[in-house]
Amino acid sequence: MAASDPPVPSSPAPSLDFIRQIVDADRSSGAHQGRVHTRFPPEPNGYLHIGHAKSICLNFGVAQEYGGLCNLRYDDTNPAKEDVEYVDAIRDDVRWLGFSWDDREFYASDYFEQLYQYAEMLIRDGLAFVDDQNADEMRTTRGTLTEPGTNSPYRDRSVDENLDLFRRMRAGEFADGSRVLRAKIDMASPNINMRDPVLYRIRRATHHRTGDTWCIYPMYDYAHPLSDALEGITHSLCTLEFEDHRPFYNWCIEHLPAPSQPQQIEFARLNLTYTLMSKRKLLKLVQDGVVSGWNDPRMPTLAGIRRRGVPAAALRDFCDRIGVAKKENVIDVALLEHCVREDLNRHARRVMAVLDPVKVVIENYPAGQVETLEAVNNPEDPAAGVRQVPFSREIYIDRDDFREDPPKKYFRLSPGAEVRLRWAYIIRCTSVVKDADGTITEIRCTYDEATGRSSTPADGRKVKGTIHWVSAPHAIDVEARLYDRLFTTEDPEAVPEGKDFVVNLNPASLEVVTACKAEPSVAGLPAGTTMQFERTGYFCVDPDSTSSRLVVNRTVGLRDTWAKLEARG
RNA sequence: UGGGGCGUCGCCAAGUGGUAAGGCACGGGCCUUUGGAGCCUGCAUUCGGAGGUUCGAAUCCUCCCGCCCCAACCA
Repeated sequence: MAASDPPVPSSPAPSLDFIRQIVDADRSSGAHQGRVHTRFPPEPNGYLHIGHAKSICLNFGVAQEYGGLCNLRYDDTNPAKEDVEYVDAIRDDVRWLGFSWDDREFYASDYFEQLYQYAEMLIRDGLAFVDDQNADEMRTTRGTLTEPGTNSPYRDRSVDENLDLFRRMRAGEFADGSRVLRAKIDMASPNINMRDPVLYRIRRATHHRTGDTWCIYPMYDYAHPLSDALEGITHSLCTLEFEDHRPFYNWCIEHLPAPSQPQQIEFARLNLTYTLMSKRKLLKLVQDGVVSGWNDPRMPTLAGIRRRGVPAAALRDFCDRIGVAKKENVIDVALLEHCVREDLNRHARRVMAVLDPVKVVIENYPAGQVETLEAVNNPEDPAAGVRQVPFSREIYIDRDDFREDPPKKYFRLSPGAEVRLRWAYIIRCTSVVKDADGTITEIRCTYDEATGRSSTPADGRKVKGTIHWVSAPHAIDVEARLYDRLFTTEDPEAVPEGKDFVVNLNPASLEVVTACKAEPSVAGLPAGTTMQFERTGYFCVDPDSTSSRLVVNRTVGLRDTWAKLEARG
């Protein structure tokens, strides 16, 4: 562009979500020395799901956009529920989503010794005490939402006694659950989280990283702010339910010589229609065998979504589009499907495959003749090139593409009607062969030799429909797993009184079709390959595939205007 | 009923005193060798409600209503 050209009207600055506005303001005011450093802090007690993807994209995204860093930190303060299986899966999932934390893979358990030393400081400052009350007693003395709690009878122990007791807790002198270390704040606080919250509990459990080194473990509320401070986190992003915990988060930072002052900011977690997001309930689905595992393609886990064939880029796009705010939200799963289709439309190679085959014999095509026809791999991407597909006298088409008694506006094959074979000839149906039950076993057609791939017929006649097909002698057998939503209700958790959420399970969430036929080019495709079965949907090669059997998962169907029209009547 | 939050189109979501962006969904049309894709087009006289301040309010003030979260030695 020449210098004299008028300036291109600049598009309005993209609006920032409230978190980026805060980060923006902090940078220009010089808060946190102008640094941006976030963290993604999963607890390794289950697999990551799409809700975590929102948090991952937010934390890593904000860091990236402002030239900062984002750590991966495992919040592993509860050995009873955590496991290395989960830490490995989480690492794989975050990496798959497309983010890198370089060498900054941390664990709250890395800080156990430091956290312990901090606790002793609190005791010395008269800000923490060892409580001998059991869990029941603590509950009753905590008060209620409207009534203040009462001080523990052990609250006024001397510093020396507290220090001695706490050290003996660490040394393993006391039984699990017999004592805890508590912060000394205010039992009358209207915020229940400030009523002398527990800092440490005694729990003899082997930790996946520290083994049996410890028998006392810090609570999340104590470990989290300090882990953040130790890592120099500037913006600690978490979900809304921790809003009430923020005063205690700040209390920890203020009362200890923390090396930095992170700020906690809360946003609304993701909810999706027809989708369960509770880790506990997802675990139940796995344990009860309702699904084949954490990576079942119907699961909202990142492992499941990946196996389903959803590209990471589509998921990132989805997270961008849903926004970040403080309002509770339920995103329509149709938006996710839209993002998936949009990505796959541009990137997935097209292939012809017949899910429910019925044989078509082309009567005037020479027996034994085989032609090789050229097909475009992706009309959206010329660089994807072309491939050759074999054509012969006997082909398969989808049963759904033939109607003996076609409804109005049905553009596919029917007796006497013409239809185009994708990348091949126009055929006309001459007759139908049925078995004793009346099921169609074969469709007889003739083809018009002059209508090869060179587009429209010379006489200019219009053929409305185009259907996909596979040459019978060249077809490859494929098992297709057709997935549908796992639940029949928008909110799977909404359940009639006394019932379990399993009543909302969709009995037809998986349909396995074993007799599919695909064009030869799909032979030997590696697991994870995504493709579009023309006119049908997007599919992905499943790792269950073997050299003799290709297994594909339906990621999502194509938009189907005809189905919608027909359903409308 | 104590405390903390949130209420803008069916679902998300911009908007931060100057006269309601955008996306998804949905509807209409064009185009099409995928009934795919693409293109065009319609879709909030009004921002939970009522008062008030102001020349002017989704934005400021008051009151009211609704929804969510908190009483684990979970995170």
